[in-house]
Amino acid sequence: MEKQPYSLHNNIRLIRRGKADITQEKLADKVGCTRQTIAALEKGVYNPSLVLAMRIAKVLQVEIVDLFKLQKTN
Amino acid sequence: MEKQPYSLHNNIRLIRRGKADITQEKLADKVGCTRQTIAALEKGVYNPSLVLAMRIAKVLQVEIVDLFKLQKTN
DNA sequence: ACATAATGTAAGAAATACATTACATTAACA
DNA sequence: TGTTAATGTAATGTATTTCTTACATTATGT
Repeated sequence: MEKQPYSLHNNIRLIRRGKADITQEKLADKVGCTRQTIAALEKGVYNPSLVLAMRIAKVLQVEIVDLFKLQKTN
Repeated sequence: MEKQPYSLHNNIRLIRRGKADITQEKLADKVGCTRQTIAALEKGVYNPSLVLAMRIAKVLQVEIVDLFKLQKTN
């Protein structure tokens, strides 16, 4: 995988605080990862594994497509 | 992320050979990864990054949800 | 103002994705 | 049958994800 030409946007925070209304920690628990991982993802620090992304989508009850958007950067 | 309780199934090969009708190498080229990575994914060797999964789905013109399925193993 | 919950963030270790190189096996086809 | 294309697969290295631990900052509520 190339490093540059694709950036990933997500609205985890939006949905977590909106319809889900849970804390980072609670989300992390339900998903089975750490709070720091959730925080980093919300911040867009990295490109999660597919399984992690799917589990987050499931917990938040949204489609993965609605949670993450891929965009070309050039 | 835990190692055990979720396994990932995919039908990359099915779709690649079916409606897409391209080789592993061609798919890899279009996606921007190596042939070995495609081969490993088809074999289910690992859990791809979300971006890689999305790009494969895009090239194969399917929804990511139709390409990969998550299943609990216990 | 104080206590506690929620979040930000960073350093280092551990795990694992992905690339590279290389060679072997199988499929397709002249 | 021989040649090439397609695929299998392994070893090793690099990059990146994720966890762990830890502490700081900000929000919330009394």
